[in-house]
Amino acid sequence: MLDIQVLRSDLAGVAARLATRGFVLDTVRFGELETQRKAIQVRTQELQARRNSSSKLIGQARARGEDTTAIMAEVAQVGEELKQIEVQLARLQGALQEMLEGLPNMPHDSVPVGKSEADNVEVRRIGAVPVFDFSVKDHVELGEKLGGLDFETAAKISGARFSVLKGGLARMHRALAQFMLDTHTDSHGYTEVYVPYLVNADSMRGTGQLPKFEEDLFRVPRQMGESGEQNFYLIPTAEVPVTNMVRDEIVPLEQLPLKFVAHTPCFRSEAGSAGRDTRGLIRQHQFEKVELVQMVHPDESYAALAQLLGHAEVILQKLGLHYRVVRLCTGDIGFSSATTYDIEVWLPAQNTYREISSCSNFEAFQARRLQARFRNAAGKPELLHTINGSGLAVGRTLVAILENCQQADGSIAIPEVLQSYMGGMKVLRAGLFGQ
RNA sequence: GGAGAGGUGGCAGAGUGGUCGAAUGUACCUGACUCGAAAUCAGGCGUAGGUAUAUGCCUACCGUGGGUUCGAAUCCCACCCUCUCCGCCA
Repeated sequence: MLDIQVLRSDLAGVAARLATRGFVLDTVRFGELETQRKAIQVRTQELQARRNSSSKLIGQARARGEDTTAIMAEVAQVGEELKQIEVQLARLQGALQEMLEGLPNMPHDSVPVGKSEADNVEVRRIGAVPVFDFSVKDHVELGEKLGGLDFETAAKISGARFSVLKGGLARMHRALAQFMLDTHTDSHGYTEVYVPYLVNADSMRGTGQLPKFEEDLFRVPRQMGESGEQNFYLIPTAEVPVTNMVRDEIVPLEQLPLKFVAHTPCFRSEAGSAGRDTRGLIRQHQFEKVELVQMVHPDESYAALAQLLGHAEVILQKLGLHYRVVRLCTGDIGFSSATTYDIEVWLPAQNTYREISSCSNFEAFQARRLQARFRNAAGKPELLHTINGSGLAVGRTLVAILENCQQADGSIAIPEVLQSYMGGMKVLRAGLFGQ
């Protein structure tokens, strides 16, 4: 959520910056709502002040044993008007809030201006495109031939966009998550957390998934009390529960930065992506991800983002996978983000780079919704900056290993750093399951 | 699932219809004392918003949402959460 003070003081400036990301801010409507709000709020507060002082007078007069019918009649009238005007005020503030919650974050000044993915800027390439002296297979063919990847059974159990992993592949999937967690906790200073996968609407609102992106989520209805219904939502990323740990908190300055890593499943409805990436593990309703989340001092957030990006890159480097880092342009960054770097891993069968991590600085955008603050040097509460990134998406990393580490006979050379997590196994072959 | 207790400022903890935005303690800040510190003493110290610049004035906030009332932290209703005991359970 943007700071309404900034909209009030520099509406044109905000509109101009949002325009770079293709968002049209309705400045006329905002201006109208603000003018009305101002008038109604001033009137409301006047009436409230009158009611308060008159009520005090009644109390004092009663204490002296005087008659209060005249003044009570007058206050009753004030009360009548208040009742009506308060409804108006609530409606106006609701409309403003709704408008505010619908505004995306302002891109940082350094973000390249562009319309779409095509305008993203490549920052660096690490490693080299692997060369094969045989024709490469894609991960689906490799996985199925190994006997470890089964989409038909998954479709029977659940439907499209689910998968069943078996044997060595299932184990490698688990090994990857363990390896990532260990690296981030042992070498990068993150605290591992285990968090709920079902969260309430407040948490989804806090990180920006609600109210705008409800169709992307799986909602789990839940009966509360006699008649009330309150929803749970399946998390689309660990960012949601982990970032919400600091909702409504004031973190002591000396505890910053907070650095958390969580391995969780992620659930996405993929509404609107029908037909995209239907083959294989790339786009699933349920997938695993190791997520890095930091809550930092505003002065430190861009340095912290650079570090976090590096932490994610280390995983690919240790696995020996070729990748590139891309800076998303204004037209491609996510709703809540001020700056985003994507890490894209090389997939030989697709002959292209595919996103495997997305690292963003949200500045105070999430913190403002969350009321996530720290006590600054002056002792005053101040909004934190939140940053996060995948470190990495486990399923897509598995895809990358299958395709990049494949051998002519269809076996997979297991990256050295994973071997200890797989009982010393060096090669994944058909028929070796149960190991 | 059953029974009970409770949710108030950073923390602890008073407060059952009017001068309560809230006692008191503690933490924190400033000053005095001191070579310095501790102790002691004095003062200050919530958040958000409005107005617009006035060391000003005003509003809202005592788990959440409704209600009663001229007036609600306080009374009524619903819900949420925490704790204790019993039952069930991985």
